[in-house]
Amino acid sequence: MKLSTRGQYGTRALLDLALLETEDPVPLRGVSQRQQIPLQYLEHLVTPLIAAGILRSVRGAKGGILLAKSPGEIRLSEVIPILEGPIAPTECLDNPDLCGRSSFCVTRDVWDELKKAMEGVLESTTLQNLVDRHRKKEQTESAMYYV
Amino acid sequence: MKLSTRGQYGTRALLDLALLETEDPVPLRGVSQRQQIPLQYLEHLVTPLIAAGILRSVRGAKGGILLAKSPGEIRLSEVIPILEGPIAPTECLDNPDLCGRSSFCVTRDVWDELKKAMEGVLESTTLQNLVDRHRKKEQTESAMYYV
DNA sequence: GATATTGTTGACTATGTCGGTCGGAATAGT
DNA sequence: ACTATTCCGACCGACATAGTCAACAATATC
Repeated sequence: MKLSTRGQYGTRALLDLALLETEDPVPLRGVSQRQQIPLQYLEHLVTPLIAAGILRSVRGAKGGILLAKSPGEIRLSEVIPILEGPIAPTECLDNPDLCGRSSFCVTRDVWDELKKAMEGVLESTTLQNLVDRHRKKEQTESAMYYV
Repeated sequence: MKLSTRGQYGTRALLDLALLETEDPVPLRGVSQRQQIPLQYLEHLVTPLIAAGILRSVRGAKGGILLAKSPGEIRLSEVIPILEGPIAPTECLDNPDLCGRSSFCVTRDVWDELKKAMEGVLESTTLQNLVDRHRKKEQTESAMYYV
């Protein structure tokens, strides 16, 4: 039940953009460095996010990528499937006919609960949520110096 | 975020035993046939479950496997990690030092929520629960004939 | 217009995991 | 002895993961 680096890197990259709070295109190079993601790998992760309308891109010098929507409108339940494929822990959930047991399989019901539990978390998390949490951590961290 | 066949087959096998409700050793061959799991693959799944004390085995003719505890005492939160490894969607949850970002990484917090959500489902599900659900399905299915 | 900067794309690769299979050894009942 | 069964390690092909490489296209700036 692992999340691949695609999902991890991808959300980190989006969060990076959200934190910058700029209207200007952000070069991939910078995202790559700040988030410690190999540039040439990041390029490949960005492509499907652009195609899905989560990012926009500007080519050429002074180019880069930008969030295509406000951070509050971008949910992880939208992002993760783009990078990782269907979230369902088993194929039979999205495609019951793959297994003849689907109609009476009670273990399948459990995997479905698993799926719904995960969906719940991802749907309730927007990029803005992540930004807020990040700011809060920054704050409590700086507060440490006064102790 | 896929569950491998190990987890799927393994829980199916355990449920098979629970449904039989017998004290006698159950040959792998039968489990394999009823649950449509390749016998030689099933053997490999059974081994770690025995080592973990979830199953007992009896060798030789008239041998087989048995649940080592009552179905109500076997939770999927115990079974799945044996077959699939740690349930954590990212390594950094169980081992923060793997990534220098762990201390301040808010995406990591999300993966932790994901993990907890999944754990919740698996912890609240015992083999007995699955047996009960199965019986209920059998019942409503047979009721269909009277419609 | 030349150049540097940036995203775009496709091919390639190295490594590991998945989902098994094969062959045989050990153990126990008849 | 013979048969049924678990146990165990070696092996295998297909696929996914996590990248890298190289060439190209577009744009700003000098």
